[in-house]
Amino acid sequence: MTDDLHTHGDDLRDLRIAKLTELRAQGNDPFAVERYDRSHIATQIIDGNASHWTLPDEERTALVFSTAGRLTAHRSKGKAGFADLRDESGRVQIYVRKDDVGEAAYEIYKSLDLSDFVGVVGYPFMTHTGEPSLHVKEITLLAKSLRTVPFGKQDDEGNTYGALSDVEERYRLRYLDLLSNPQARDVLTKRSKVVSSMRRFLDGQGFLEVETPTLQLVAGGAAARPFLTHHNALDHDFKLRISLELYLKRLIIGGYEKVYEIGRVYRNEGVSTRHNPEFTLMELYQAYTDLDGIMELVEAMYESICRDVNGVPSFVDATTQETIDFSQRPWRRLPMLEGIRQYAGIAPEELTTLEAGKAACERIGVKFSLEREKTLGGLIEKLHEVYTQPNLIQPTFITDFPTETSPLAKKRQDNSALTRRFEVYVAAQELGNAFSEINDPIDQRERFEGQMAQREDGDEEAHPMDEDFIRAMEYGMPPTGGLGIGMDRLAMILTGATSIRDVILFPLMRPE
RNA sequence: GAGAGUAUAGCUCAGUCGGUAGAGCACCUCCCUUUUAAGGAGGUUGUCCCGGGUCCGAGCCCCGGUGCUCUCACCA
Repeated sequence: MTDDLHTHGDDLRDLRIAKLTELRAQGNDPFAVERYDRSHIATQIIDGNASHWTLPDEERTALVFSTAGRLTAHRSKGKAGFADLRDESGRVQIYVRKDDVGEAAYEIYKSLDLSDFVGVVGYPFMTHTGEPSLHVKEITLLAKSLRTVPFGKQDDEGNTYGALSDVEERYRLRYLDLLSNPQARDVLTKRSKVVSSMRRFLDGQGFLEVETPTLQLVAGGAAARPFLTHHNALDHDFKLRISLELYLKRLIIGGYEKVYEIGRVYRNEGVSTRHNPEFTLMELYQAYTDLDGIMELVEAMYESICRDVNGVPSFVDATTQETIDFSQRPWRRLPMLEGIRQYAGIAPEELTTLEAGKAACERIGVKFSLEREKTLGGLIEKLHEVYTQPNLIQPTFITDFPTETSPLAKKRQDNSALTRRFEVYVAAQELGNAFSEINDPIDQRERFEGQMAQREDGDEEAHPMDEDFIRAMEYGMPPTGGLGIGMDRLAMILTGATSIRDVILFPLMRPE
């Protein structure tokens, strides 16, 4: 570490360390500063409608404003100079004259480096070129930076030069990305608002937010390989959760009637523009309702979130340029097999056995490999994904998923091959998965056993048996509707992000 | 996991035919008291991703590796 402080060739940093040492020698240790009270933030000072701009000169120059921020530019002109200070709200220009601040303070001003934190006291004034600024009377170094943040520069047309653009650096050094790229910051801020808006909506609907274990003995509720970990004191292996489902249902069994959790889940899978191994899931469960009730909830929730985040209940999809309107209710409902009939040209009657299904696939010349498909349900879902999904631009509920791929959803009374389940699609992306939950412990056990058979058949992601969960269900579970939404995917759609990494502050990266 | 692309100064990027590395910004010195991609004069900078190889000589060619990006696969 000490060696690292004097890395050969890092001149800029060495110079700043030397400056810091000098400041400390003079008794002006910037890191000794603990607090700086601001009367104004940047945008309040430069606000054109603010009352201070209408005051007579003598009153305005008597004002004592204080503000603080990061030095992002300086344009010094000998015995006076301009500099830009940036805080969370925006940028304010400051003007420092040797005459006004005195020799010592002017020396401090001159010694400031880009990225330093600075506090200033002064009065608001308008420059000859019409830029609202702060005329500085006192200046204080609040914290020294040893490295320059690549803020970039902007010309009159708004073109930016020198901003951090290396994609890897933007993800690894996200704090620099946030400072350097306003768009990146906007997207990530919006993501945060999507989450808080959903929370607000659900709270308003009377749902109780809960937290359930991330360390689990059986990682269930979804089809995915888990991360493994170990508890030392118990000397026992645990898995990181892959979904929220089974513990939330235990709470429904326990008497809560409307619960939800927004939490991180972990799936030991590859990384891509749509997959990060840890991501945020929202799941909710509501007693005494079914998937039709959940559909209405989803319609209202997405409209509410979109309105919160965009101001209107619609947005323009980044890839198709189509305007997607959540307020056009009810949204389209389309049974999965009907969708396949419509978009793939295979009738439901042809999808009654795996063999017949594969024959139909060969007839139409499907563009995916049939060898991997081991169950009829899997084949049906594949047809849906390849042929139907790309056409689902406006909000659409796809219903009646195959029982084989839905081990936690109630079967249809009139057709046990299909379940009371839906997925909602927006802009051709899945944005929610819901069903009338199984509450029959006998049925649930049989489904798990079916999954175990698939697991023994080599499907590592088939659902594991969960005896503890079945025991809970045997005590009695009310009819319940449940919903799961990938928050990152939702944020992607609403922000127009093309990579999931753009909506995750610190995406998983290989070690440097 | 496969293919393609990419890696050069603190940041953004050039680098021709293989001849010993450059620009803008940043930084340093000087001038400049309403500038704004401030300006003017001068100056500094590097593990050319890593390891081998070919060659008198490699940022460049060859082999191997690594990170990242994209596409595909995987992933309800």
